[in-house]
Amino acid sequence: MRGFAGARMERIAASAGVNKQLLFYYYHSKRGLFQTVLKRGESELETALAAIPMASGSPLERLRDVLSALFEFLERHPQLVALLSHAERLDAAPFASPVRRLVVLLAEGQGLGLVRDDLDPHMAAAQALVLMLGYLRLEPLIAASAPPLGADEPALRERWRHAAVDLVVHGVRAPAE
Amino acid sequence: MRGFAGARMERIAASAGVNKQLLFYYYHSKRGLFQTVLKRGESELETALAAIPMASGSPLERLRDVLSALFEFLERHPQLVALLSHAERLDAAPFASPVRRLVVLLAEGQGLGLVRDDLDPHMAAAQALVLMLGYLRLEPLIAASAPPLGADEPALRERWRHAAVDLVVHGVRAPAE
DNA sequence: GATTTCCTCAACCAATTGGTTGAGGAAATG
DNA sequence: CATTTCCTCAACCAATTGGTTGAGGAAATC
Repeated sequence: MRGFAGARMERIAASAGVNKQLLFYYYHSKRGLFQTVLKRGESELETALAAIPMASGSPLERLRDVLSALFEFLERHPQLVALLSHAERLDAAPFASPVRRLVVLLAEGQGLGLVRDDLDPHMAAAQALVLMLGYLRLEPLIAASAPPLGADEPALRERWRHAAVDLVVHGVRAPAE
Repeated sequence: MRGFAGARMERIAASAGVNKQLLFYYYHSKRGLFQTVLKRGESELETALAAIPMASGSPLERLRDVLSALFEFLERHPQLVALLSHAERLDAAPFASPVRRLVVLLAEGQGLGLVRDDLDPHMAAAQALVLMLGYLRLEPLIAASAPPLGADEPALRERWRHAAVDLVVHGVRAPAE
């Protein structure tokens, strides 16, 4: 909304319980502060995502688990997602590892004939991520589009997660013959 | 990136081939200019989306067509999407009509047994939209996550559209018995 | 040809804001 | 107790920028 130029050093300082000069003392400039914060946010996100536990079971079951864990993590760190996506820094770096895991799972599923052969694992993995990320970025739109549940936000998130995981799993699954 | 506060009236004027004073003459203030532009963008998007042609065929075929048309439209108007989503104005208004159409198609498909019964049409419709919108917002991430195709952007979009439509159609389809 | 409409040029103003400077307090640390 | 480290307070500055004013040119309209 307000962007970098709209951010006020004094407001940041006040909100941090310190004074403006301290920010300049530590970060030298507004840009310096933001670069530091973004860098920290990126690595925070990256390590947390790398820590999503390895699931067990068939590739499709593990796909379920990874997707659920991914969504739950993003859900628990909305500021991080907002910060990084607002900064247009949502490049490969922070999400590379979970996407790679999804790609591997999908390819493995293809090898076992569980996943459609005409599917590009890279595309599907990126789309799964978009589905998870999309909720946080477009919540108002979603709430307005969905039934009266609009107000009950936590339940809506649950439903979104569930439906998104289902959509992906059904969407990649090889059709029964 | 730079946000409202980062926008410069003189830069806007220069880029429009006029001078600063003219902007103030017509829009009275910076806020006024932005409100006008946003309002115009919203209605532009809305009417264009409402004009997506009614397809024919089975609900799933029509779903394909509507999704493709939706993505192609969004693709052709990236500035609009960027503007509205940057302004956090992506609420119900502009996207209500296409989402509603998707909901109707999905419900119809459920009635015919073509679409999974355990699926909430509202959720699935919103998720389909997110999948289409997501590309434009997350292109760098996607390009970086996908195979060497990263550089060849138009082809990547084609592939994304195709894969996304496939994912949705397969994802909502009732499993063959 | 007169007038209205639309637009430009140039100069200007007040407020905001990133960033600085320097003196000094408080709490560790030695 | 002395000193270093960390932080605050207060005042200040230069640059930017939204917004204004007023005189005037050019083209349409009458």
